[in-house]
Amino acid sequence: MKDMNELVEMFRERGYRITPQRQCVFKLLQGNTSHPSAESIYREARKEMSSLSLQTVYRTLAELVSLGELIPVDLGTGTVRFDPSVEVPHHHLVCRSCGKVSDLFADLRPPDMPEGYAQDFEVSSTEIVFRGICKACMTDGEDLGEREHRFSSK
Amino acid sequence: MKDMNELVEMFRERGYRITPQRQCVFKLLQGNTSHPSAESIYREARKEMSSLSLQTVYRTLAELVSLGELIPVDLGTGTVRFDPSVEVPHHHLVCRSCGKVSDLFADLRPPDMPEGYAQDFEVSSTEIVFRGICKACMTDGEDLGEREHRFSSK
DNA sequence: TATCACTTGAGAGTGACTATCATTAAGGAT
DNA sequence: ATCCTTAATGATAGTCACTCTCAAGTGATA
Repeated sequence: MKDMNELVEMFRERGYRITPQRQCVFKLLQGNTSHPSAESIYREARKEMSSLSLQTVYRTLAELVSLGELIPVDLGTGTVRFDPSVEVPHHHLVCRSCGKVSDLFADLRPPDMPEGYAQDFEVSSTEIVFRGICKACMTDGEDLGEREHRFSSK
Repeated sequence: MKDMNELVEMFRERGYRITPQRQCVFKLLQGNTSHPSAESIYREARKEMSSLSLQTVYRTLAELVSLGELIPVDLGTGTVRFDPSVEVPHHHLVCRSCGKVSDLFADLRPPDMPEGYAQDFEVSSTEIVFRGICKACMTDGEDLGEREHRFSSK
């Protein structure tokens, strides 16, 4: 994700207005590696700008996604999370217990699709998802974070 | 997923009762490779048993999941889908346009986690997800099926 | 500093589950 | 075959994560 000034510039170029709400959301995403959900960005943002609406957070995130500055990741944890690391390709670790998503920066070259399938499906991206238990949940038997919901397989 | 008789046997062993509703859901899942959602199982089941409730479908699916006879797959298409192919490990193709999920049966050995990460995360499964456009959506520009929702990355 | 289209926030709406509970019905006992 | 117990079901309401609509507010250009 671009830095603050570049984002502002980018928005201006497209005729989008620079509002305090947008800047507030931009700021919270800069260098954020926690894979926040819209809701968690909202909670943080309200500490500085109590009038901000959740709706505006969703809208701003969607704008950044459509500009390619944010990647939405939906890994079955119940909410879409947002990843500002768009520059470096990477993969994700998902904790089955608390739902936390972590990055795995490594050049795990994903396998190519076998020939037989390639004719019927045009691949645009390949993701490798590691599911398991994170360190925090291994040590505490107790879960603290947001949990994985519904039909989680374990 | 086990066959009809084995499922009935398995349920009886655990003291679960064999109801027409459960049998109806079992039958619709046998050999089903369409990765149905609870809703689509419900729609099919109602054709034979119009009194069946959606609630019972969800319950029966959850039972099968907890017995390991069904794998819930949540690939960000807006609904959890269910995969009765629990015996053969495989991966999934997800169409960004219509949301359809297809199986890819191939021994794509997923890469191991790099050493550095392995201490902080205990991996229980690794999935490879190929996202792109399915044949049907390539030919018709028009989409017919259920679409991918919300913050789909494209 | 006036204008106006873009933004915002409030409130209602939607879809996919999930909880609660009175009624119904498996299936072993009689 | 009928009774009885208790699990299972269906109806209804509730929750959560978004999504829509629209009147009111406000950047940015003139």
